[in-house]
Amino acid sequence: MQKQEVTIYDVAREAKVSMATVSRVVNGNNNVRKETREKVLAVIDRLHYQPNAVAQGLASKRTTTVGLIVPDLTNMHFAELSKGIDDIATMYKYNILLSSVGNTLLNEDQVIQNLLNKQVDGVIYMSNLMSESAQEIFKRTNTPVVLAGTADANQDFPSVTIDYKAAEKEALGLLLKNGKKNLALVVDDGKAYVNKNNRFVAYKDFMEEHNLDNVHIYEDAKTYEDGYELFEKIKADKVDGIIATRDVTAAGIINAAVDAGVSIPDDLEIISAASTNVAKIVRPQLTTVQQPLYDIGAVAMRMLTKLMGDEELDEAHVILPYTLKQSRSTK
Amino acid sequence: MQKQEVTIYDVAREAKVSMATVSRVVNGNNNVRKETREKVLAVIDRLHYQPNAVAQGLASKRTTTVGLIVPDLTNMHFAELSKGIDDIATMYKYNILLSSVGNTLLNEDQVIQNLLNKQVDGVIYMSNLMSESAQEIFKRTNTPVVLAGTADANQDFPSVTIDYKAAEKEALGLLLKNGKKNLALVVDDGKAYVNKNNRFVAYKDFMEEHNLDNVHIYEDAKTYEDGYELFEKIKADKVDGIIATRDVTAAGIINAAVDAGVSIPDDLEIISAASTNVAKIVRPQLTTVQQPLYDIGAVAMRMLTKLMGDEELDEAHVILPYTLKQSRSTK
DNA sequence: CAAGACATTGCAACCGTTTACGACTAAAAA
DNA sequence: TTTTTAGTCGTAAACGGTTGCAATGTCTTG
Repeated sequence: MQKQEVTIYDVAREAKVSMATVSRVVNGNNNVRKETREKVLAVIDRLHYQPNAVAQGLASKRTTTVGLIVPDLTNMHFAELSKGIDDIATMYKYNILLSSVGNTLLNEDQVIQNLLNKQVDGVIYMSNLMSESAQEIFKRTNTPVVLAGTADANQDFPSVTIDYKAAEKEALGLLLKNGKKNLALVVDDGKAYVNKNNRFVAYKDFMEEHNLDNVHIYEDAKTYEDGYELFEKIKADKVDGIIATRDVTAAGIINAAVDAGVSIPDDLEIISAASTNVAKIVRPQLTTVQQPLYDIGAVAMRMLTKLMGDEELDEAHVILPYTLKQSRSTK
Repeated sequence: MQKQEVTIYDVAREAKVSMATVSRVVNGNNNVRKETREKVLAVIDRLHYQPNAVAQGLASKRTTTVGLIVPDLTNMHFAELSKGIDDIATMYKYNILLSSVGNTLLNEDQVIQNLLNKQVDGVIYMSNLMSESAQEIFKRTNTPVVLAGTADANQDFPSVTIDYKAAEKEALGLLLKNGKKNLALVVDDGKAYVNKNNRFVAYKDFMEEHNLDNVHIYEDAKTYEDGYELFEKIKADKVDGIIATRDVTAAGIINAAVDAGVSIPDDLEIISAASTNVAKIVRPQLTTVQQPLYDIGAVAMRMLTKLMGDEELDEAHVILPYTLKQSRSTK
């Protein structure tokens, strides 16, 4: 990269003012006379001056950039969250520095450290269980973090979620009400926080409360194919009711069941979390727990803007409502 | 943000060397004696020193950050492209500064300018037709740009794509071979480069070459619902063969057709571009044109790294292979 | 032993801004 | 008229690094 074409110096010289004054008009500081402002603006316009955000960042110690930590953008769940985040971020004039943490090329700590080295003003974290070391890193810096669609074990960090336990229990309740007794849980990632501390617990609680002892938990079912193949086991285990964390996985199970001549919802009912329109496309259509993903992202980002502006948060842990949307994969 | 805890000065003082030397060891410059390096590294370790990337960026005029211009991350097409880009970017130690250009809050020019102000070392552009003004902006700066999955009218910028025209003609050829004569084109965005300069042209060429005069182009069919509703018109127009740009739209059409008792592929055949696993989920399964989206993104990013390293490009316009994958929505 | 050659280090300018602080001016108050 | 006061503006020191250049030291080599 060659020397920047036009700097604040050039503008100052041309406008016959000091660079401090130029800086003031660029930043909308109103300690500047109207005529001076106009004169400077005219020069800025004529020279096509654009401030160097890196220099601004160094001098002001604010980069107007937030880091986004996401496991996998091709997972619609995170894509939707990201969209909510992005919209609010641009609304508040922040840019997003993206960090996928899905591939194991870099470990999460390095990724986070890298983001902090780039001096982001804040971070939105929507990965899975946050490691101890990651928590340490965030606590050492005073860079604000908010968790979107997840939480940390101690609730040390602000977060926005839905009530995962309640949602799951409600879904399980529907299956039970419909006469299903051999209920199974299909999760994408056994180590994910929300799964581990909410889904598993809710499921086990529910089974215990209703004296159901046929516990079936299938882990690491992430893809459509995983779901399709999983059906074999499900059938062998005589499962008749399923809660799945991903709708594509659920679609795989449904298609496998249909292909095998199993009747849904008569012989097998299934409920998943809706993140894509797969739930609408698969036949029979999926009964889903609808999370307001976009809103979760948007609210999280809004909270972050407050923290970055040194404002207080009304609530550190926001819980948004979900809805159980019944369709054809349950009675 | 408060004053940075530990700077290169602190390290220099503690290690009893100049900051120049510290800088050298941090940057892996080998003009430094082994013992000195180790001494400095020890101090860095002890003090938990982390370089301030913003200061580095200002001094070195390289930010190791690339801008990503994308219409909509929740569109799997772009999500897959982004993944390829992201993987290669992290491989070469670049960060990604994300810019969605889908919402009309900001216009594209502003978004691009903003990216350039942040001094990105390069840009990957995968939006639609690039405006004249956008091209101007890129040409004014010497920031390299490469287009992923799209191109500009004059091929002024490096790009990586598939041969959209050939793909479309091959798909249309299959429909024709299967005896379908009333062929329609369903596109998401009529103004998108690939549609405007490739799909429309290929379609019209094909129709002309085969003396088919029943031209049907349906624009702005982006979602599943759009597809579902579009079926009415398709039926009224007596269309019996469809090329759709999005698989979700195609899925909508298929489900509407099935719901209406229309037999696929007997009465209606349909081919779409696969970007999600919707193509596999919908029944009958979709025949698709498979684009190597991940690879397009990866290759584009690799090209960008070369440009940012002042290397020459072997080819400025890379064309990757596609495959027509036949399934149940065609005979 | 003198003199290049080379490896190692420090000096200091520079990157393009922001922002205390103080100086200056003109208007308002005394 | 003199003193405050408030509004404008410029000076210069940061911000935390990189890097060309010169200085120094160490080795060869003739």
